[in-house]
Amino acid sequence: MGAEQTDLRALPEPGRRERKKAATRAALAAAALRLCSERGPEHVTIEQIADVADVAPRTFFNYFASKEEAVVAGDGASAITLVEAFVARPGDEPVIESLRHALRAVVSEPGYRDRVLRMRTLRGHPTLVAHQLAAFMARERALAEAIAVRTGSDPARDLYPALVASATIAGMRVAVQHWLGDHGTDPRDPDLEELVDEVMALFDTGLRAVART
Amino acid sequence: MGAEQTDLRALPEPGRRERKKAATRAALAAAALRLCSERGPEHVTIEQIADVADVAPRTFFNYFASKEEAVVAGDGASAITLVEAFVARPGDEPVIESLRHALRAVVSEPGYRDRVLRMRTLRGHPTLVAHQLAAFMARERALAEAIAVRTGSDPARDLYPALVASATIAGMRVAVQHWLGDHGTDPRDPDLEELVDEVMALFDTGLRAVART
DNA sequence: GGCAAACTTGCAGTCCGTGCACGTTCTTCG
DNA sequence: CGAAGAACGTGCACGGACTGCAAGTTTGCC
Repeated sequence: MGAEQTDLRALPEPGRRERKKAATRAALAAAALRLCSERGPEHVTIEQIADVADVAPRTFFNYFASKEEAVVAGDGASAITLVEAFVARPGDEPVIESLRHALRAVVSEPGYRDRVLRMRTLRGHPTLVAHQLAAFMARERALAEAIAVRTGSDPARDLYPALVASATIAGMRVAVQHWLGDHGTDPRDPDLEELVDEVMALFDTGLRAVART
Repeated sequence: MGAEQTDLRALPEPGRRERKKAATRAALAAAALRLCSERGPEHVTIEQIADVADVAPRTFFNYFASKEEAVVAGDGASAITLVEAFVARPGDEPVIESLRHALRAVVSEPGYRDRVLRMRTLRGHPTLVAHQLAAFMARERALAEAIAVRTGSDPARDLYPALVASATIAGMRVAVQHWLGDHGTDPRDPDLEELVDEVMALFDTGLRAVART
């Protein structure tokens, strides 16, 4: 259950053209993330990003609609991984448990921690945070539908699938922010996987009980 | 100057200058929302918005950093209302119950439903959705801290406050989207207040149990 | 080899967003 | 009451973002 890629039917032909496109896209995303995290998004131009990726400035817009979109491209991939990891879990497993495993799969992806640490610099840039949220939101619907299929719910009258999907993604954000020390350094120094477990345990048993330290 | 927060209601003594500023800000926000919902955000220019609000185009940027920010100004105000309504609840009330009341206060605000219905047209515009999320996120931290104060938790080691804050806002989004019929029309035809209650009840008792139709 | 589709690139144009300067309006305090 | 001074509105100018169009180039497939 490694890092399956975006393409749903990538079986027959990777093809040279598709490979080059993916490489260009990755190069642009990497360049955008690196430059923006180094010198701040407002001091990075499309021309510089395209230059690092070794393409023409005009080509950038063949892949991304804006600088922000390129920076958060990695989060979009993680969101896809989340949904795929969920549907790959056994169908008789409790939903929350499947989601816990799916979240662990995401945060355990190679390069995930590096990306999050890079993004750390970019907190406080509302525009980037906004697009980051949007990258996950784009797959929230897909996750909700997968959950509805699993539980046999009717999304038209049951709030459960959409709510669990949104809550899971929100929980992931909370775990990552805690891991980054957004509210001060946790003396327990937990790892991301443990934090994900904590979050899902709280959702599982309900938010009524206040966990006292 | 984007750091300045929305304050559409002035408490003590506004003064003429403050009143005019608030009026201009409201006019710009209203114009932006109306024009964008009518003809689509991509076909609306800053100049047109400023024209409707009867100010110079340059003045627009004294109030909002971008078109999107103006459109979602109302959501920013709602986010402020949410936090204020929470802290106004009695301190011995269970957190989830206080949040339920706070959410009801938000969705019951005059003009809230009108705004949501206008926003309905703007789903599918990722940029706007992103800024909408950002508008709420901007106050998520404040809500988490208010919750931490209420429960006496230490945010450095306890995930509860941040998690409940994020989940509440996510739940509000789910309730609104369901109310708008994003997943098909609910034959129960519940009102927004009922949906908010449903969401918070699910959070309260835990997401383990699957509510069968 | 040759054709068609897809991709890259340059060009031109519109709009966004900001720093700066100047005139006007409001507030404050003597 | 009236002037100093801050705050606001506005025009100007400039760099950057983004798009449509029309090439030129590469790739996939006979």
